[in-house]
Amino acid sequence: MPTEPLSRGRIVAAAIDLIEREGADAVSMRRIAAELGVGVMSLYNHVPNKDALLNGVAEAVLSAIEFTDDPDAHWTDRARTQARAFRQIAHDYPRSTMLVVSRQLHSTAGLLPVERALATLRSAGFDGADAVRMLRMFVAYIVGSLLREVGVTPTFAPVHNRLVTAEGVDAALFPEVSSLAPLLDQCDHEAEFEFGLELLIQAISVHAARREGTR
Amino acid sequence: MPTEPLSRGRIVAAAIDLIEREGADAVSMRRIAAELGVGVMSLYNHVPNKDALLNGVAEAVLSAIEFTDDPDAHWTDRARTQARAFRQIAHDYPRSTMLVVSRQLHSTAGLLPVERALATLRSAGFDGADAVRMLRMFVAYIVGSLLREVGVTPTFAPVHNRLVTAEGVDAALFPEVSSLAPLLDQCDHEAEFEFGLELLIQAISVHAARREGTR
DNA sequence: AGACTTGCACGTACGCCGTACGTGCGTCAA
DNA sequence: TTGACGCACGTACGGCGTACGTGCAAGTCT
Repeated sequence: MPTEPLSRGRIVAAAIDLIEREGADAVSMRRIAAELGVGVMSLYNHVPNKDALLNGVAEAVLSAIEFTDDPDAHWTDRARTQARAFRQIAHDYPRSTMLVVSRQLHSTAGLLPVERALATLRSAGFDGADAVRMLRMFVAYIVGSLLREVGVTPTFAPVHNRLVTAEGVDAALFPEVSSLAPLLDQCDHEAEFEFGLELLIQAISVHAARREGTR
Repeated sequence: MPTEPLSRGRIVAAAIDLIEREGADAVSMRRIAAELGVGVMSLYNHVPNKDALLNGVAEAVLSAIEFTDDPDAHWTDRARTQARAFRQIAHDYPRSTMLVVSRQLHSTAGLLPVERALATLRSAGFDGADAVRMLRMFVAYIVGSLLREVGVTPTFAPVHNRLVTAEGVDAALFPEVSSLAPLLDQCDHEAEFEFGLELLIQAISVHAARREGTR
């Protein structure tokens, strides 16, 4: 059996697989090579170094997301669709999400979502400067939300291991936290995301309307 | 000269110093020990392992932030003050910021800002569930903003190394990106942060007002 | 005072890591 | 046929986190 020849694509795919199965910490050149049944140094014939490989992973994940966009829809719906497409990353590649958001990709894969978002915001009537501002705000919110969802950033579970409410200490120092503990340690990520998304869209709608009015 | 005895505090301080001087990648137990002029294994008499040490760094940075809070001020001002205090981290400890936001701290240092934020939101009239929602939205926005500011997440500089606008390729594929390039690769972090912050506060103000009205 | 415990600095060693470098084999061009 | 080239691979180096053992100083108990 002529085992399929090694290639950048196969290496990246193996890396993604490994990350999703065992987490980003499990990724090492040796481990990936073993996964593919090849020698470690063979990888370097297709990838210059580990960092470039991880960029490849980020690009591949980003490219796998379907950024459908209907230019005729109302801009609010386009914004919702694009934001949700991005959030899809957290669902489909949860353990790779951190990698995707923390590497700036100057490639086509990285620029395409930016292009789409800017086009949408321009269609909403924002001038260039405002479109960029809005984009940055959305991105900040989305990135922050994804990191919470994949567990990088806290959901705010105030140590649900006993004694937090049992001991009086905590309740005295942190009355709000301890009384809201049940709400804090459960989190419907989709609902939270949608809630903030709607709030943002509504907020910039009125921003747009006021701008329109004073013109 | 009786060199000051080793302690958890001195180790954490040395780690923070090292991170801010040379970046998070430069941090190793060996490096920190060298910085302190002690043997590597001596560190383990005061810190169980590297992970715990990094948690200590996150806690220390968080504790260094002054979360002043005037309970009598209008809740919108309190929210602004608290958000800005958090952003201060990106100014004072830029290279440690990622560490702070990516580790959930169940200690006093970690819970205090949460407690303050919840108290503020409750004072704005939100019930528990809404306060938690609002908190999560703010945190997502703030975390996303800080990561952009410290360069973890992209500002969206579309490769200002030549050819992006010189070659026709890019301009054809990404008309918005290339035409807005000058705006995309400069970013006044403070202005951007304040812009989004005001938008959020305004948005949840109307949210609160509507809730009040329908009661 | 002497014996004993305890705390802490430190050296050595093991198994990981990324990757520089050299070697050998298969294929294709001249 | 011969040469060059692409690519898989082994070896080796320096750095990492940390388990483990050793030795010394200070404190405690009899």
